[in-house]
Amino acid sequence: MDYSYDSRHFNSMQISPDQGDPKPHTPSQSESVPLPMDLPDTVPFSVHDWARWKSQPAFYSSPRQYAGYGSPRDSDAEPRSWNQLPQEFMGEPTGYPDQYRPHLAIPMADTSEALPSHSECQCHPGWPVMDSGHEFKSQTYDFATHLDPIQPLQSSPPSPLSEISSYHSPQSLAAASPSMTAHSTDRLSPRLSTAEQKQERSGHLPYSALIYNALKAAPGNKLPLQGIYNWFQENTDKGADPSEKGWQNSIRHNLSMNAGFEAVKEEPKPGEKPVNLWRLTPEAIRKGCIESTTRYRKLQNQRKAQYAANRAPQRQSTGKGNHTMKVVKSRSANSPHGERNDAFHQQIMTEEYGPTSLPSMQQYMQRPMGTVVGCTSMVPDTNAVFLDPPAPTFAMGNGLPGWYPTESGSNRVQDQPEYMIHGQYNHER
DNA sequence: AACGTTAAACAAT
DNA sequence: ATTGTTTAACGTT
Repeated sequence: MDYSYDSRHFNSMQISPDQGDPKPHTPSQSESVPLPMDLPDTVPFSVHDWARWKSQPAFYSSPRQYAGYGSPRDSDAEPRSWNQLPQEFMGEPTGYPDQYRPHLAIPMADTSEALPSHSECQCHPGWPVMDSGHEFKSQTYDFATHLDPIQPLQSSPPSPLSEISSYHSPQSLAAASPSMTAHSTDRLSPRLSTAEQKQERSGHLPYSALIYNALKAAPGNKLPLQGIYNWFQENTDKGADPSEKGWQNSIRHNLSMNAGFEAVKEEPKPGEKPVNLWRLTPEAIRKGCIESTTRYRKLQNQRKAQYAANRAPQRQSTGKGNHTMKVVKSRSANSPHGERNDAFHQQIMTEEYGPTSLPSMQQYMQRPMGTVVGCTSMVPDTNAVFLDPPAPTFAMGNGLPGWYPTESGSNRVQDQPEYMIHGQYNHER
């Protein structure tokens, strides 16, 4: 069984007679942007990749080289949540640059990234890993600036919104790169329903890995929250029930809690409403992996031993709601973020972030996990900050196994949990 | 014990 | 209402 998001998979999805895609794709002119012909056969990130990534480091590249998947069925007539984005985010329908035209930008951007360069993944020394095509210079980084030039649209598409919604679809890939269909060998059974395929492809990956996939495939490795939602709806079995909002909550939770993701504000035009995007940090891109979202508990446990005592509660119940009793459990002593009161971090806040209109604590807590690496200010036009932890106080990890590489790289564990290998993780209850 | 998920409180917009 | 942050709790491994 193979869960790969595979270009061949998408190609065969397109050509399979039982695919049941109700809206056959009609390649638009804009999709005829030439693609490099040497796309690896298997590029994206999958459950199986995770397993192999752990078990066969010698000849498997880290899951950073995923290009070639996005919305498997979004087509021209089916704009989804992208069209909820403000126009300034989507860009002028006929103008450019528009870094959010994924079908134009992604294949080239990520393909170039997929070219081997024989570097090593920091998470897994010795393992071949593809260098990021992105450069992070002078403490600033803007993935979009490293994308290949975006060509203006040659003619009006059926709908400008469809340009967005056809987000890097496999159809567009196939249309743009016919050679990719030459040796189509679907690694997913075509007998599976679309929902089943989604489930197989992503159902066993944790949220953080799925978000990583979504962002990794996105132009500039960034998406608005709605775009992430949309990706989940298109590529996972989550969100099948539109009335169910828990998965969205989980996504937001993961975005907030995982240091591999960071929020960035973009202001397309002066004076207009800024757009919040979620982006992979350079660290995450460079390593091609995402650390455990719940690793803050490590810090929590560490600090339990260090700081036994009395800190003021950071949040108390206001008395609203039905579960006011849930709160008060003296968690201040166990707070994973006690270090924010340290002088060192006070310094960071004042010197690096500086005064802003946003609450400084909220800004700082954007990366609450101690190690501030690859953070960028929420304030536009402000240089990003890259700090290394100066003291073991901020070291991540506790030496215990985990399937995510650790940020420091010193605690990496090559074991693959059974539930990741066999997809047995079951959180139903 | 660590992890991923889910629910929820809460704040900001 | 949406977005983002944080904590708590639960089930699984």
